[in-house]
Amino acid sequence: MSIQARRERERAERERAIIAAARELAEAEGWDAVTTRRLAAEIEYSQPVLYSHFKGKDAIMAAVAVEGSGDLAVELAAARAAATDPRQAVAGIATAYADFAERRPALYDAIFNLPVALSFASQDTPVELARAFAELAETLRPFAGDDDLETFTETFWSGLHGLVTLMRNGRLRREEHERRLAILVDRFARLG
Amino acid sequence: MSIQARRERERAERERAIIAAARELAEAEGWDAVTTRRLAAEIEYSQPVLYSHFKGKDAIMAAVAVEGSGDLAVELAAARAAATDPRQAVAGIATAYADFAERRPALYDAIFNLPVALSFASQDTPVELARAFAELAETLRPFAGDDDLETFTETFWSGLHGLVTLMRNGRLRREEHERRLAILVDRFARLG
DNA sequence: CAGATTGGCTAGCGGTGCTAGAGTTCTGGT
DNA sequence: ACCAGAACTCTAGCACCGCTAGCCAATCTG
Repeated sequence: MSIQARRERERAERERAIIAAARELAEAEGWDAVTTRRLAAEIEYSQPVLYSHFKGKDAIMAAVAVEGSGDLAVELAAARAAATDPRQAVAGIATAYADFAERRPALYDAIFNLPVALSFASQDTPVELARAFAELAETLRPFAGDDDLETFTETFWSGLHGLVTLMRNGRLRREEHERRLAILVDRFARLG
Repeated sequence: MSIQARRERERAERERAIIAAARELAEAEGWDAVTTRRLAAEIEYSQPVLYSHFKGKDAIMAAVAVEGSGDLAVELAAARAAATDPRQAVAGIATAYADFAERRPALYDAIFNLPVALSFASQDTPVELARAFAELAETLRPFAGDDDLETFTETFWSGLHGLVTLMRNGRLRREEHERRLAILVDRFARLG
């Protein structure tokens, strides 16, 4: 039994190594630099080993995305906890969200942009993602008014997502970033 | 002279054919299906010919994006013209925008999502894009309040962009789409 | 008509994600 | 203790990608 246990342990260890390598490579050089060959070299195994852990490159990226959304959830929670009043909480969480996207573009891409099979708003949504979304929802609760909280949160979140993605692709004037964030917050964090 | 004129005409013709082929292929099967080999076969020339017209595949996609943004501008203008009052104009243009993204996902991607060297908000922005943005800005003008109109428009536009991209990537519940649009419009098209 | 220029072609380079099949190591029953 | 079979990892290669060097034929120039 013990031998089998060790095997499984080593296997799990290797799987973690793959995800870590993919994440580090992506954060350092972008997803284009994450090829199965480089990944295999990084973990010091041959390419086909990757496919014994993941169905394909997409699955590896999805695993990184799940891990990354945990980080996002933590940062959003911290921002919410640090806030003193409801309106400022919205401003704070919006800033935290934008900062995360700016600071870890590759991770953000994996979570939200890449056409990766990450299911959202369904039963099998990773708990990390659900937590991140819940942080947003709780922060917005005082301002949802008559609107359904989940739908309201989705809309605000879309605003944030649009801001960070369009800016990163050079579609928005960078110097106006804070002002745009302020406008978005102002429009969503008001009563009535 | 006339011979040279014919040559240039034929060359321009071929360039148009390349763009048209790329667009059709992308709309029919997605950008992944648009390879230089298929494109060359479509126009019945060899691959290197593409590179005598465009610097690379990105440049072809950028050309398609410019063309597509002309279409978008037209549709947005029509929606604005059809509106009866300012608030309804915002709702109408938002719907038109979302419809465009839904109906022509590949075109929308080329314009806004793909990391293509399309410059925005700068001197050399294609006029088509500037027109599309101007339609949005004019529609929003009555509601900008104290905010700078351009910045305000960018923020609203980001909201739209976030809604359509997140939904298309399966990150939002499709059945709530209209409600989210309504919330966004409601939050931006109000006075005071 | 000879030579230079143009323009399109074939062929190929170095890369991608992924996989078939061989070879090695380990496991468990006799 | 042995050996058949299972489990695992590797090498090698497939089909494709964007892109380009270098050849060859047609055209233009003097």
